[in-house]
Amino acid sequence: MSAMILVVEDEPAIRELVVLNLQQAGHRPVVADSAEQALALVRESLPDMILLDWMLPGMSGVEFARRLKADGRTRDVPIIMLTARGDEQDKITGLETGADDYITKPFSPRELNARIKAVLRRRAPQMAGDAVEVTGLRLDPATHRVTGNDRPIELGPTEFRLLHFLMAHPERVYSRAQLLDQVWGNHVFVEDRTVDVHIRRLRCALEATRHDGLVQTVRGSGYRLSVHT
Amino acid sequence: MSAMILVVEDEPAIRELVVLNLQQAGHRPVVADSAEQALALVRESLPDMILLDWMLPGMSGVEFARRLKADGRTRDVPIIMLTARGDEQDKITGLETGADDYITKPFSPRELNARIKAVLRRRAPQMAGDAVEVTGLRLDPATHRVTGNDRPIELGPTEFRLLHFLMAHPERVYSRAQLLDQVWGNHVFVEDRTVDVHIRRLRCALEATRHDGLVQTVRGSGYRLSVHT
DNA sequence: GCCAATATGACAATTTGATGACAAAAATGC
DNA sequence: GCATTTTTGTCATCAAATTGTCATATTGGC
Repeated sequence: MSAMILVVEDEPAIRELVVLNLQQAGHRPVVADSAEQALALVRESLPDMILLDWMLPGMSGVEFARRLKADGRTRDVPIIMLTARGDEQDKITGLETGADDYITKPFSPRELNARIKAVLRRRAPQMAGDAVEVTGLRLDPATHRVTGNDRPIELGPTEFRLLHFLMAHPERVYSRAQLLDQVWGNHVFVEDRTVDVHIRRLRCALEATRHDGLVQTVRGSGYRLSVHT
Repeated sequence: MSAMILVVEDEPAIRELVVLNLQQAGHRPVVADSAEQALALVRESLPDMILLDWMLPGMSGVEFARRLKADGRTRDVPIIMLTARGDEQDKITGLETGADDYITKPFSPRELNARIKAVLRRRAPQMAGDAVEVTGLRLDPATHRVTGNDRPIELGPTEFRLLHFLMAHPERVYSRAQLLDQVWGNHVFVEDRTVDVHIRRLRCALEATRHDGLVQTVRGSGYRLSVHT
């Protein structure tokens, strides 16, 4: 949970509505009332998701989305578009442009939350708040608990986030730089080698239940969580 | 228990019926015979739930609900709509507008109570009025009493609400910010660290019956009530 | 064996939570 | 209304856990 979500919406009433709802759901909303302002914010720091009104004064939502999709840095940020009811053409254009989902106004908070969670699950599993399990190793973000074959495992905050990320994206190699971005945050200044140390601490903790083998070193590339040898 | 429930219904007979039933169940009913009057009442003070007749003279129930959902202050108030039997379109419109549940007239008092309780449980478990118990620690909202292994425990108002919330949502971690929102109210300006102090006071009180271990610190994340070590 | 990459253990700085004290504010009793 | 008692929020301080970095050992590939 706790995803940073950028809300681009010019109508103050709806904006506040959405913001309150997001906070309630445990996310961190950031607002912009125009595509221009949104672009500036995105340049500062990447959100985990964007809720985008399709009808905006100035630069339209379509154009804004197109720019995001054209930039490699922002290409992968999921977009949910907010459209007026029945505006079929918008939906088509939107999905073609690369939006991940759309919601027609007026929408219920429940529906909004459901779609956000669905998109997060697809695009950024570690933010969806679901428990993950791999061969007896289980991590539950809601209770903040880790167990190996049902025996509790103690982890420091960083090791917890690191394991969470790796378990949410198993079988894939991540460079130290990528891990720093994903687990530490994309604006910190930390040595690459620091990742090694935390990997070691993580392995240490997992050793108790023989799950340390899951965290594998890929020489020259980085680390990977894998069930295979 | 003791939720303040706004009943919006133009037919006096049904209104009285519902009111009596609500009182019987321990709630505090407030009545309005039109959406306009209801809006005025809501402006005064927020009810915990609204029972809304879908067929109203003047402003319709749909429109009334829509307005409530459009205002951040009233957005989260659960709505149960009362519809005539078989009016399927109403149900659909109603649920889309954000109603939490519906009941078709005529309904039995039992059914009404059941649905009210269900919605309260879903939306604000600590308002449902059920006593909660965890390993000998018992909190009863109805009598406003806390006991540990049947020995009475004294708590200040804030500690009571805090424990109530935690017991209503066991095993889950809540950040200090979330606890402030849920226990203090989402509009107060209080230091995050204040939560620490109240947690400590709560633990102090629970110490007498060895239940202080239930309130656990999750370093870097927040607090949790859990039966596990 | 050599080289580069990674693992490891130790360490100091920083962060985080616990605790006791205190004054303001609210509730209560008279 | 006024005095007394509770409750509340904040702070300063202490103890403990976490974190990033480094120096050094180990490993794997060639």
